[in-house]
Amino acid sequence: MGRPPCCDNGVGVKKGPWTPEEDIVLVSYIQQHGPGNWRSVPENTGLMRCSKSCRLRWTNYLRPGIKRGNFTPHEEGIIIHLQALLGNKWAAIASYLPQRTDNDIKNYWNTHLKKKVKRLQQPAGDSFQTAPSNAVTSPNYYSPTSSSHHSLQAGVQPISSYPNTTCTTSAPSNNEAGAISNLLQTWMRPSPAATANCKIAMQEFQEEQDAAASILCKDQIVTGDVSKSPALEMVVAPAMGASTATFSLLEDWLLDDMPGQAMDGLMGISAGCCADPIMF
DNA sequence: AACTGCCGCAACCGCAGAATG
DNA sequence: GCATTCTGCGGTTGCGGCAGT
Repeated sequence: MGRPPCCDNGVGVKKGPWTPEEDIVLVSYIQQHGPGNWRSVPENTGLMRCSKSCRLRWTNYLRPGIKRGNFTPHEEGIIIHLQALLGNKWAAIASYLPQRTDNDIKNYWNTHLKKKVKRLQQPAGDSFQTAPSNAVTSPNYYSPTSSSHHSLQAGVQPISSYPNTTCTTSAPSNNEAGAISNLLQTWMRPSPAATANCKIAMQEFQEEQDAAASILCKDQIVTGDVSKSPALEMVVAPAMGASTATFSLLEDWLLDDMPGQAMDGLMGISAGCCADPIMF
């Protein structure tokens, strides 16, 4: 299981903050080859960074569509709700927040929200409906380790996996930033090939949907594992008629200031629409 | 102005699952 | 089935900036 750290044996592997020059090299390479195959990135670019560092830099900082800076109260609410529901599953939480990375959310939670929630919980005790101390044992409360959150994932369309049309990378705030931004915009412009791929994906999805409709994509709905089918992943939320109600209720719940009310609705639905029992 | 402590964020580390041969 | 490699995730660390003294 696992493997030794990729950077341990690397002699001369650079660590620490990335320079704008390195960013440009990395973005240029990804622009040409696309993200992935990270092992080959330092080899082919000459970057004195380990593959992991390259991937992290891309996913947490350079990737198009990443929004930086202040979290809105709206986003805060979503994070608080989802953290209470999912626990420290930052990647899962990030999938519901457009333009935010899991690292960003994790940092924001650790530095701001955790204290905030604590503070709000202590005086009044019920300002936020966070997980009670007996959440794990309570049969009526979601357990992060149970499979129920997967149905949530299936119902709500993860957004962060999609290329976005905005690039708000703030730093490096100099000429290099502009160069990086230009590179990214060029990369994001849909090419004919990308359009064709999209069409194929949509067609693929249609076929999958037809097949899946009969069995209601049982496994994928329950487990939320739509990632193996990019086409399905693209449009899974609107496609899942059975979970449409769940989706809207989840939206209500996530965006509502009164989470408890919509949660009641969710509990009701959970028993009816999903193939497997939900353990709220 | 100099020092100190705190805070926020980017990056690193180690583990684990998935993929591949 | 096993070993190896790749990728993703969550926890933690280290550094720079800022506020307070």
